[in-house]
Amino acid sequence: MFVKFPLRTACGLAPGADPASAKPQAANLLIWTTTPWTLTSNVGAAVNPQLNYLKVKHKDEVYYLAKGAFTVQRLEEQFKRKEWVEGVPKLKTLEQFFKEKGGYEVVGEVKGADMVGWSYDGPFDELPAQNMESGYPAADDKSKAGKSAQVKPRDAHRVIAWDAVGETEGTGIVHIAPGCGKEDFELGRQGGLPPVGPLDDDGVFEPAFGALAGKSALDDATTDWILQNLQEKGVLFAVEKYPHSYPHCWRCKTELLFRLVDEWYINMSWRDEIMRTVEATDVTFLPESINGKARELDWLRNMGDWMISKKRFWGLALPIWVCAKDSGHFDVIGGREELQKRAVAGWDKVAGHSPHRPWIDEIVLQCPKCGGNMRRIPDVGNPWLDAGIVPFSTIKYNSDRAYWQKWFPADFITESFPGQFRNWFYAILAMSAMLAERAPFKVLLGHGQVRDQKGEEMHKSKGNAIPFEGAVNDGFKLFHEREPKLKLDAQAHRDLPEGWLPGSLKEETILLDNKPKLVVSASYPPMGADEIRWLYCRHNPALNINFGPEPAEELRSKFLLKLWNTYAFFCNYARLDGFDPATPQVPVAKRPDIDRWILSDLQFLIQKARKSFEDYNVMAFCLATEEFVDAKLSNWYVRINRRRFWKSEQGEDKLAAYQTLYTVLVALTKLCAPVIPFLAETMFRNLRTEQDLESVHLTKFPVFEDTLVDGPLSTVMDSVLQIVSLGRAVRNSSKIRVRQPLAELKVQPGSDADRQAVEQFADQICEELNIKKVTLHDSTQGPLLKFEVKLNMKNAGSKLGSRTKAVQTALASMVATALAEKVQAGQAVEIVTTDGPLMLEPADLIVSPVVDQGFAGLADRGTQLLLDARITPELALEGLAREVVRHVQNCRKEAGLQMEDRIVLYLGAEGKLAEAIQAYRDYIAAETLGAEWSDKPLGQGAYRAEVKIEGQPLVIELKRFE
RNA sequence: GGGCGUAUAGCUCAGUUGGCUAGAGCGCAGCUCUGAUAAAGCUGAGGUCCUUGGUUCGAAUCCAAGUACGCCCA
Repeated sequence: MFVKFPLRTACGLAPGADPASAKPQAANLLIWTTTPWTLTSNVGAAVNPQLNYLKVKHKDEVYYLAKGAFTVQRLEEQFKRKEWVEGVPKLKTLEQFFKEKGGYEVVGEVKGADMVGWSYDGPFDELPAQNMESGYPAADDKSKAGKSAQVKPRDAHRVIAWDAVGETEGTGIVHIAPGCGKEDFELGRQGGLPPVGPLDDDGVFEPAFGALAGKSALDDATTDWILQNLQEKGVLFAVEKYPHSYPHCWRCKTELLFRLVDEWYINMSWRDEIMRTVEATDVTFLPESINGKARELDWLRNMGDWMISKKRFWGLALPIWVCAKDSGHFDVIGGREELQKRAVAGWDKVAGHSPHRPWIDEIVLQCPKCGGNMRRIPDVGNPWLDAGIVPFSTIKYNSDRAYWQKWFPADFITESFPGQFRNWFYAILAMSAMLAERAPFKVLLGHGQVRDQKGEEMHKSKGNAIPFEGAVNDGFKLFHEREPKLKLDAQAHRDLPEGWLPGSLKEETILLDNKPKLVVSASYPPMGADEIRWLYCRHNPALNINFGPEPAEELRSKFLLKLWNTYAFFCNYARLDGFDPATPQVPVAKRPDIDRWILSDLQFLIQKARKSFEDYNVMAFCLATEEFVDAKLSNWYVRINRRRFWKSEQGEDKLAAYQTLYTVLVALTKLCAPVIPFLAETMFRNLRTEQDLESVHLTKFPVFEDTLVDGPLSTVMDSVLQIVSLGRAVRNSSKIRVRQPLAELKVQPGSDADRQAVEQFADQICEELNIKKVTLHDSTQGPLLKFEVKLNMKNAGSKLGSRTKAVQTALASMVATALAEKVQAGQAVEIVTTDGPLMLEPADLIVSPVVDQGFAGLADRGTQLLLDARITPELALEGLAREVVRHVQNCRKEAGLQMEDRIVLYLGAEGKLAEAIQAYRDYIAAETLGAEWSDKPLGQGAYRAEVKIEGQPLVIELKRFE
């Protein structure tokens, strides 16, 4: 709405004219507002001193408004972009209003700066509130004395300067109500405008507002009344619908109203003392990367006094009693006993209750200064008061100082950091600086926040929030707004995390903010406390964490299940073999290299774990442990050693394997216990001997044992892993399945460790790659592989264009080996073509080994591999035998046999297959636990299957050997 | 406007005191294994380590400026 503020003198109408003789009511400021109720409390009008203002003559009056505002198309962009409220017409220009009302004439122009100081008649000057000294509510409170201008609001009405006033919104003259807005209040303070606060606790006009008293500011009828009233007074210029944003309660969504209220503060002029406690050398803020100490110091340096009151009912009742006779008399009560002693009435109302509202408000004290009755202020305390006193309230500061001394300061505290540098961290530091003159902690770890798995904030109404109880125990439900055009399934896969329970996916209508909403929803199983702990711990605390079913599933498969499966593998065989952890240890020196290797790497993990935990860097521990369990223990040690556990004969080698794996597993339960206490405990209790402590949480954390470390062995094993990986790549390129044994792999080592690896771990390499032997290439006889170099058309094609042919010709004539070496070293090479020289980057070229028919080659850095992939008749037979074994194993499983069951086996085949079975009879029997061969079908009661191996039929019959 | 950060593969992120041709998971492509089996594994493609300048024998890493984003303050 647009409202006229009539100027009290004819300022500016005729410069130099005698104000007294000028015709009153002839000139107006034109102001604009979206909140009519605030006009009751208008005290000033702000202009931008830099802007030019027009004097627009309309009918018999003159209107002042900003030049730019006169013709500007307001909110044009938003209208074009369709960011608009339905039913609101396009906005008119101010000029249009004047035209429609009967035309206008621009009669002059004045600088904003020259308008400052003009006084005007406010729209509600008749209200009692506008006529009270120092504004409203009345300044009877001495604590307020001197803070507000000592004039009546209606006498203070004038134009003030404000740089923030613009001319794209409104009229370029802003109505200022210091009791109705934050900026207004500040401007009022600076400009000597007393505030008028019109609303009570319920948003209803106070008694001093005449006919408005008792009306709610949020009621449309109130707005109508105001419009009507202004119309009658002749100051309403125009009304329009105007789309704008307005603050709402984040929780209940109702509109918010600005109110001017008194609050209680703690004087913080002693901030330096708090800063000193933060700067102390034994106070650490983690993680280092967010520089919490600097952030906290920045806050302390710039903070104002501490506002501790809150206009609520529930909460810490502030122990401040104020005298009814003189509000300058107040007391802060130090404790329950003092309160009881001072109470002259109402103590009996508190008896049997906590010291909270409403009971404590009954207590009346006597003012020691004037004898008047003192009552508690209605405010409750800021919650950070409670939270800040924790280092004292929870450890008996008041009742047992020696006990408190023992526990204070805390070694470690942690809390999410966004916001906390000025909340909890600040509150505990302030309290503790005052009471103990030091920080209440030695280490503070601030961490990011939990987001959903896409990184978006969790909101119940958005459907992506996961409640703690749901994640840990009960399971939970997620939903997303339904898009009916999409198929249910397609939308779910797009909008909901994978992993929902079968059958739980559905379309349903739920109530959100009491409105029905169509959503797609699904239920998820719980993750469990340990999994959540590990997820959080493995994450960089400086960053927000993306949390949800998919990251949880990922962790399960990459770590938790691997750890559990390794443990289960051990338990299965240890039980069958009757392994006793108390059996005397095979000396480590007498154990195979692979055992000494895993024990050595375990020491490195223990070292890392101790360092990480000491540094509060739990993430480093978790990542190192995942790497150890996955890459070293599960995927290499167990994998490569399975046969040692399977084999039937007992002996030192088997015992060594059990003891080694047992040692590693027990150590792991202890290492992981702080992060996954339940899983670790379950494993430990099953692994422990009678002599061991009952719980993993009672045991000592593992100690790094220097004597078990073998650094060179670890280096060599890294090479073994690398060679096996390359070997798999070279087998892959030969397109021959791993089950088919091959004759030989030649290795040209790229380092001493490579050479050592081949010599020391040939068996493991052969076993992993299913080859008969692995040999070292003698490099004195020249390189193992020859190479060819071709253009990488994907990269070089567009670059070279028409020169491509010439370059190809030039390449063909160059010495491939020399070229390959350079490219493999990552250097650019010069190519001389018939058109002249040019440089090619390594990415422009493809280097590939040239090998004879039946061979496969591969080069990586300095290491070269050549695989003899020719399948001899003997190898072919062995390959067939392995196929047979695989099918028999499948049958065992299908037949429901136990792992340790021995079988009677019949195999029916012809030709090559029969030959292979004959040749590898013992091998097949050993692999499949065959106790007895049968020459003819077993008949009834046996498990039977017919399969084909390389096109040849095979009949398998087997039954349990009794 | 000020303080503190962050920027690495399509996505989410590791990367130690500066050190070989920068890694993982997911996703994608192609496979393998079947005595950990309601599992597991491999190979491949995919990178201007935000930009520019500097220090250095050597920079994702240290310094400076800039750009973008985040939190906080005014």
